[in-house]
Amino acid sequence: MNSGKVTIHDISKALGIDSSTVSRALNDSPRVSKKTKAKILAKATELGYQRNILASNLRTNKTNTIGVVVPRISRNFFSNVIAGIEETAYEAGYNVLICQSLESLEREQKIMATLLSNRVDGVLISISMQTTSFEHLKPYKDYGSPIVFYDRPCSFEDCTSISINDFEASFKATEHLILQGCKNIVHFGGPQDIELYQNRKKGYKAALEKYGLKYEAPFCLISKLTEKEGTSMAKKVLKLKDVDGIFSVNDTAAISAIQYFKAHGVRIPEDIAIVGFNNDPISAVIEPSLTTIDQPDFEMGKKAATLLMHQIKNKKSTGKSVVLTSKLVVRDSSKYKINTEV
Amino acid sequence: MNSGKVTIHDISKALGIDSSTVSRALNDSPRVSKKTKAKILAKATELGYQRNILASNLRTNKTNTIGVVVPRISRNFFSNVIAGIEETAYEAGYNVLICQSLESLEREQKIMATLLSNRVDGVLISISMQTTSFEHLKPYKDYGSPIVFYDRPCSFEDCTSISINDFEASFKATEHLILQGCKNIVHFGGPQDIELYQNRKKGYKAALEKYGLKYEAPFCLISKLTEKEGTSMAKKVLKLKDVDGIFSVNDTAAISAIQYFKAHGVRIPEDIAIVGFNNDPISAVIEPSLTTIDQPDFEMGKKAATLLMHQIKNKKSTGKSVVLTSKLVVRDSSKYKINTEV
DNA sequence: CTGTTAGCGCCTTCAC
DNA sequence: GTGAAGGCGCTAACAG
Repeated sequence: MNSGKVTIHDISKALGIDSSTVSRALNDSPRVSKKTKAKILAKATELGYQRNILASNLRTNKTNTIGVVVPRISRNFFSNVIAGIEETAYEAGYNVLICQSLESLEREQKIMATLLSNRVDGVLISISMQTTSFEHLKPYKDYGSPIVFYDRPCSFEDCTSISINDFEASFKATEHLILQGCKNIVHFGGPQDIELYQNRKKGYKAALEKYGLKYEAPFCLISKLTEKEGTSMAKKVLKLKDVDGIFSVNDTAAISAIQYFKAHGVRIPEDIAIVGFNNDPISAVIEPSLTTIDQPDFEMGKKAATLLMHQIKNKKSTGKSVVLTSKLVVRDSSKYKINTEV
Repeated sequence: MNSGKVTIHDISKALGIDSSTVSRALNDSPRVSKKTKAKILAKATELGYQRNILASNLRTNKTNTIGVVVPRISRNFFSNVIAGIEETAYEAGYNVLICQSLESLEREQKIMATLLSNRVDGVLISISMQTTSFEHLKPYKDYGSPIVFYDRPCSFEDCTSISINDFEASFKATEHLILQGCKNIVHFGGPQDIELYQNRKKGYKAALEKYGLKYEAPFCLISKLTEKEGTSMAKKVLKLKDVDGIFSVNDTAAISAIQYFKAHGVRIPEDIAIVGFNNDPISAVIEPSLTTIDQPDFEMGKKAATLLMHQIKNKKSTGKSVVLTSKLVVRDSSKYKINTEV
């Protein structure tokens, strides 16, 4: 079987019909009679014809492929984003070319050159932490193809960004605790030179304010949110007066705090209610009752891919930014099941 | 700037050198003098030339792209495998086209057709759990391109498989416990209709045998390894006599058992030493001292990509299977750090 | 070393 | 509706 090596010319010869008609039929053009179309399609499957997309791409200058630049594929958040991208792209008949920048600008530059060379129809990118200038995106953009930023927004030309509203998520998390009756809520915050963590702290403060609770500096514990620091923050919490709620912007710290609390007879959530930001599936295993902020990773992937493909079709970017909302998830531990499959 | 739209003909005209020479120079052919090569390269960068890989691909019938079929990208194990593939491919100048089968045969079939159409130079595949026949791989193979199976081995034509030696890993895990001085070792096993879990149980038995310990059925607890079952297995363990070690083929079950033990005053690892199979990063958070079997996911990706690219170059498959070895990781809790970055 | 020539497989005007 | 002809951009014989 010459599968894969059959061309439209083979079909053309076998049927005595010109190759241009075969091409039209294969593309389901309305300018071919149903009869010949049927004949051609039949012959094509008979011969095991597979369109050579390379040739088609060259001719049409389209690849039906989108490029995805991701800092690190194995980070849970990003692998979920990619899953969303892949699903959406797949449904629309697009291929996905995935590249990891590993947070390196140099790699990102090379990747953009590759993506341009490969003439991918559009690019979804989460810029590396090293990236401050966008020179390397220019050639691709100038070529006329759209770029959409996801998770890490950028104002570059008229490109669309899609990100998560951290302020709002934190606000809701804190509000949730307040509505549960908490009056003295501690905040486990991250490094304040990172915008993300700033926003999360702001959301915490805003919620307190809305409900007439006073923000007190000693209740705001800033750290790098490691496991160790989670424990030491838990210790501090026990020294503070009447703490009945904690909003942690990171699960890891929340987890070790929970473990410390449990070891010291503090009941969760009866004595202290906790809300954590869900970065990975860890929290649910440790404390199924833990309320978390689930980031819309998969949804972000879907949305980003949809936007990009839209721009590819319409050949223009809106420049508008899209902001997604995180969900507050109150888990029902009786229903919760862990996926044990390997 | 017409970046991306400059062709070798533009360079050719600007310099009065034939386009074929330009092509040769750009490909660093030794058959072009250094002088002209330099001239051409200079002009190329001046004009912002970017090779049109589509045209090149069509001409050479090579795409420098490998296809990766993966059941689900967001599963920790697979995302690490992909990271390994990506790294190796990237270094060798290959692109990676990633497709998820989502454990569906139908999707897998479509994917293989797409990969053939796209003329990817080779395919790395972990077949879906629905896949029992391999008809859909035939056209691609017949076209002359190599397929390498990873993680889920297959005997299909002369294709290479690369997988993990579960028997050996389990043997080592159990042996580790024995060498620590454990005499009564319980096994938390998975469903015995799955080969993987069979092999893990066999490894456990073989290690006991080697060291003259008797295998006793009540010490072999088989379940689906959910969190709940981990707890109930822990209960059973406490009813058994003198248990001083547990080999769990899954972290999740081990974790909930550990939590149960801790809540009941059993010290880990002093009273009961535990070894778990590391499916995800959960275990390290909960019990940093937990010894685990780390599956060589990243390494598997690297190896698989290397093998495939080798076969692409040499245009033939060895048909040999490659078996990787898992590592026994004894963690030093004092050194262990959690990645807290979001 | 460099130029000539001829496609890779497909799509798309332009005629008829 | 269908056929004829040309070319997307690059590369690879074959000459010289």
